[in-house]
Amino acid sequence: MSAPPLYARVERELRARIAAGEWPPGAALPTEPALARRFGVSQGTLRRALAALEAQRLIARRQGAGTYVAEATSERALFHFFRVEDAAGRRPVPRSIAHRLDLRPASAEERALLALRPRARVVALERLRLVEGRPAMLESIALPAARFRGFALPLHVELEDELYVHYQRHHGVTVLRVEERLTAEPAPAEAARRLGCARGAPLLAIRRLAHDALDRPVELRRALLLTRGLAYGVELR
Amino acid sequence: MSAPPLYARVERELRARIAAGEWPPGAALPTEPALARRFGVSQGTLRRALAALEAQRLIARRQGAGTYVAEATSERALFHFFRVEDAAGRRPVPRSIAHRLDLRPASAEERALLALRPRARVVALERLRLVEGRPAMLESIALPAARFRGFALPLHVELEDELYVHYQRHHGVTVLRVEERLTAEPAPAEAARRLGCARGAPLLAIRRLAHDALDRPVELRRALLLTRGLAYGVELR
DNA sequence: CAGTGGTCTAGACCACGGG
DNA sequence: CCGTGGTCTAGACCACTGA
Repeated sequence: MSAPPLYARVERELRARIAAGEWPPGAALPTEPALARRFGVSQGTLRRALAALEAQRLIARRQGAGTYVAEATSERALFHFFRVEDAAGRRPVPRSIAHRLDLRPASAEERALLALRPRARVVALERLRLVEGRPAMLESIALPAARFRGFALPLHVELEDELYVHYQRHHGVTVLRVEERLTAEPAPAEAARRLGCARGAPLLAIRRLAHDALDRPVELRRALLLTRGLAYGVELR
Repeated sequence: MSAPPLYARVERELRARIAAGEWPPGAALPTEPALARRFGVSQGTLRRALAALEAQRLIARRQGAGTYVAEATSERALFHFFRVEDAAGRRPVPRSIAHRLDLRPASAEERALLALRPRARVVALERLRLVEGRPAMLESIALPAARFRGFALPLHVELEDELYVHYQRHHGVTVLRVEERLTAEPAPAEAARRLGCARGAPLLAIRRLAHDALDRPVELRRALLLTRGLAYGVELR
């Protein structure tokens, strides 16, 4: 048994304080010398902790300006978390229209994946995403009602902000990491109708579990993607 | 215009030397003080370069032992580059059987993606992968003949090593990064026969471009995955 | 036990941002 | 211009490996 190194403890402490809201998204952290003094470590050790948090995209550092708690932006939500590419490898910007919003008891699967109590409820949202003007993706989203009290979105109109921006601004939930499982499935009748493809046509099914800054599951998303002229892009290293 | 920082130049130089074979896979690099002297930088700066190479998995560092050029291993090939999971999220170890090996002119697409000359040739390999004993994935692999001279593999028997281990051991090609594009496609007759599914059944189509230590494309792979009880797992952050 | 990489410190100087 | 983060150095001490 040996204690974790100093820089790891500083990193953990900073992450916890940011998650607790000591510095809200967009706010500047104290300067390096100030933080180093506060934690009783050298500036070099503090920098190592900050570098790790920056790599996890919890903070953003700007030379000459300061260190800021990362704000969810549409660019980030789309660039990191929306992996759809067109045939040339470009990343089109999707449009989204929600058509259903519910509050209902969580299913057994939702309870398991979102770590919910037996009789917990979820906010259930369904939306259609259009890529290059054409219906391309049908999404069912489940959110723990407890963390998303009073969740509201306009239906049947184009949504302005990315959902993850909305989560952060209105519910204090910052998505930092998502896990996805992809399969190929035949289009159910309802999805075929909404996506404008044949019933039974092959669709890319994406099941996503999103996690917050403390790595707790905060969103379960089930999506069906029509890969007509589109693909899901991955990079592994 | 300003020069890149020292640590970046040291990193580039080290990467080039490793790629050139100055230290072959598995060999130990000189110690930190020795390398620092050789490059005329402080040990701290050298460490930063080494840390970057380690993050890219080009080298592996072991406290008390030394710094080693990374060797391709089946574990790494499977863990990083084979993203298939079963229903419980476990990562089964696949078995592979090649059934076709050819040397033929590169197609236009292969020339474009692999950056080949007009009349270049490719080694073409087809194999079937079994997961948990059942046929699950059909792969067509194209390799630039110029970098894979004398490529040979036994056909119709289970393959011992992962391909990427074979590439490194026999052809000096180290795969560090792959890009993939995923779509859902109906099973062609031939694939359906080999995978034991209905013709037209939805398959997960994976198009992979693999890159070496200098980020040059070295392999084009087209795979069809039958996601029956299986899924392709991704993590984004 | 000698030698390796891992941690941590203290401090100098530079490049950049914003008043 | 001042204060910020970015780079770079020199050196101490620790933890681990392997002969």
